[in-house]
Amino acid sequence: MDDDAVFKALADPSRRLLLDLLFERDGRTLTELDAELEMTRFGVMKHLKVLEEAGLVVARKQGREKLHFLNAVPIRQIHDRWIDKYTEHRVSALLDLKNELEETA
Amino acid sequence: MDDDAVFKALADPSRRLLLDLLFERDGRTLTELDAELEMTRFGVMKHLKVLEEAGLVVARKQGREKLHFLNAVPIRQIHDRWIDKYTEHRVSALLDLKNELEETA
DNA sequence: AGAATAGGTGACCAAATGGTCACCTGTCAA
DNA sequence: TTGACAGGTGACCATTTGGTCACCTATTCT
Repeated sequence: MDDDAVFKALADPSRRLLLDLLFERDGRTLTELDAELEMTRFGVMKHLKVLEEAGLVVARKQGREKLHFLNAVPIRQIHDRWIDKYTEHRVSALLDLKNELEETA
Repeated sequence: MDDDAVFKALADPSRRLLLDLLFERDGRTLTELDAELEMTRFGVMKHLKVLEEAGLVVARKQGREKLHFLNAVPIRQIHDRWIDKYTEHRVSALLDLKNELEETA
């Protein structure tokens, strides 16, 4: 939905690290994630909150633990709606090459 | 080179707008770009500086004017090195579908 | 030469950001 | 049932960020 929130969420290296960790293995708990960052639990909580609000992380509570899951959909969205536009030149470069070859042949 | 600078540069909507403007038409001057944003010249200068430092904009000085050009390479880099990893699931989803259809047939 | 034009610098400011801590609640296990 | 454990809240703080302004330099036009 909100592209800006996603871009802002991705702008911090700690948050990208959290996404990488969740990509590697989903459903981790806060303290589990905390163990991987050089930061107190509170800092990690704040980052996870930002990620949740951007829709990049979805969390489910189980007993006294909170399990965190990666949701890649918003990344795909900014990819399709924004980034792709800047990267598709490569494709047209290939098409140009194809056309050129066909004309030569 | 520096992924973090690129992500940070992309995190601001004014800067993304600047990139969109340059995507539309390259080689614009500062005052030309300034005219499109609701901000003073100085604000735009700062944003352009951030974009330059991230390598997303390259500028050439011509007389008393400064011409700004878009460089999409860093966007492609974060795409290939980071974003693609989260979006390629779609490809495997398509492959799964393909396999499923082949098995059914 | 003199005025207008395009851009640059450094100081400054308010608001957002990244992080810690004291303290509190709910849940599990001995 | 009592202690340990997982998580949450609000206050607080330093730094960064997004933006303006006064003033300055270099180039162009008449």
